[in-house]
Amino acid sequence: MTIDEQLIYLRKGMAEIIREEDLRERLVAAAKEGRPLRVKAGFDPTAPDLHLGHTVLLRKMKHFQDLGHTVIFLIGDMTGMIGDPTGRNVTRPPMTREAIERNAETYKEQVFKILHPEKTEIRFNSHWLAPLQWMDVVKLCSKYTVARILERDDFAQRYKQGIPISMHELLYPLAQAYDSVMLACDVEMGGTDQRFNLLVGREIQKDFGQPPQIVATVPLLEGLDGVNKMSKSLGNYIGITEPPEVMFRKVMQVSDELMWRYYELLSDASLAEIAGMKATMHPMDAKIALGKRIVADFHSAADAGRAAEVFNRVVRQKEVPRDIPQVELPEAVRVANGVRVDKLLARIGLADSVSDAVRKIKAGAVEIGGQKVHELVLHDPGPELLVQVGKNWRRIKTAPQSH
RNA sequence: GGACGGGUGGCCGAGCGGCUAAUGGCAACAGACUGUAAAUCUGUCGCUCCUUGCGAGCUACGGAGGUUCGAAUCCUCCCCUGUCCA
Repeated sequence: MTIDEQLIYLRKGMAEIIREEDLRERLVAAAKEGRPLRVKAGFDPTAPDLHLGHTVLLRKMKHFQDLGHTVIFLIGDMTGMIGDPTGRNVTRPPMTREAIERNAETYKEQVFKILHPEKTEIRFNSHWLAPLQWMDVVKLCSKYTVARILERDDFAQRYKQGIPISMHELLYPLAQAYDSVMLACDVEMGGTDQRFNLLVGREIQKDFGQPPQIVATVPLLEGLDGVNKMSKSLGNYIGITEPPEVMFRKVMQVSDELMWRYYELLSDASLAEIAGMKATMHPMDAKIALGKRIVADFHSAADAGRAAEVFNRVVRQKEVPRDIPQVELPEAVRVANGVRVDKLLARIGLADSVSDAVRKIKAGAVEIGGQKVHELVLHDPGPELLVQVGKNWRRIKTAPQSH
């Protein structure tokens, strides 16, 4: 590929490149010297469950690898203890070495579904941050000013609104910048929310006599709700290790509008292809196709087909799903004349509490064996109960099993 | 060190002695509608108990005490936190 073609390839699906001219020069230099660029992105060691939101970035990193460059997958085991400032003024407890290693392994399994292993370095920033002395940290701090650190949007907002900002939070961008120095990064990538942190890296690198890294940001993927960014804590995510049927169902839940955004950021379809689909396809068919693509990416084409079929059977034709979790009837739930349904639901996780279960029963949300339940006591339960609350099902064995 | 302000349910945010398990919004859950989409509408949204009732008990408004028949609301001390002054 020519340099221009490479730039076009890299720019696709990117939010911002600072500065694009620098990237061009760097690509030219890399080609001339036969030296692969070093492209870094950092990840939180405490949350090794990746979801589709992360894959937007990973996909983009892979594109650098496609062009022969090296990707550094940095696990922020030290910065993770600070936590990228969120306003909570707590430092997190240090993680044990074993926990970090375990998470790293989990990461590898997931990340290599997208990245090329042989062009990926996995690093931990505790390797250079942990040995720093107090004076080293002070010196690092001296390289940046309060006014500049307060330029960070969320700091500025919080400062203005009188929301507390703890000192250690200010250190996070500096630590991240120092990572870039230690790794001699040519490019650092992240979500658009990382823009500030990535830019600090440029300044600090200059201070250490390194050429400033190119900053490349990708858009934040909206979660299933279409409003907030995809995140595990908001529960609006699709995890990349989730089973095919779950993934597929979640994709189908997405609004039509959001679906096109997913096509853009989560598939390799070109913008022209997407526009074509949008013009000609029924939205539901397009969504099914998207679901299959995504499942195929993280599982297989066969799994994708199966998942689509299960969806069609269970959801659209309202058949009773297979694979319903099976549980024993808790003895505590039995009463003289039958089974206490409210307590049962609370016990087996179909309701948050007994009170919640009572509410759900009153609301007509509970079905047993296809019959809506309105009484708290179920008389004469058969050997097996098929219980449904909303989209959750349980199969309950009422007689103790003897093997 | 001083002056003044704030801490309410998952979040935001009212309430400032009883009618307050606590207005409202968001989120969430369930139902209707549907393409298990969105939008919309309806209901629910602290826990437990039972004889399921406009039922009873318990827990809850930063923490601990106190005043009062009665406190999220008043007082004292403490903790966290913001602004301004030094």
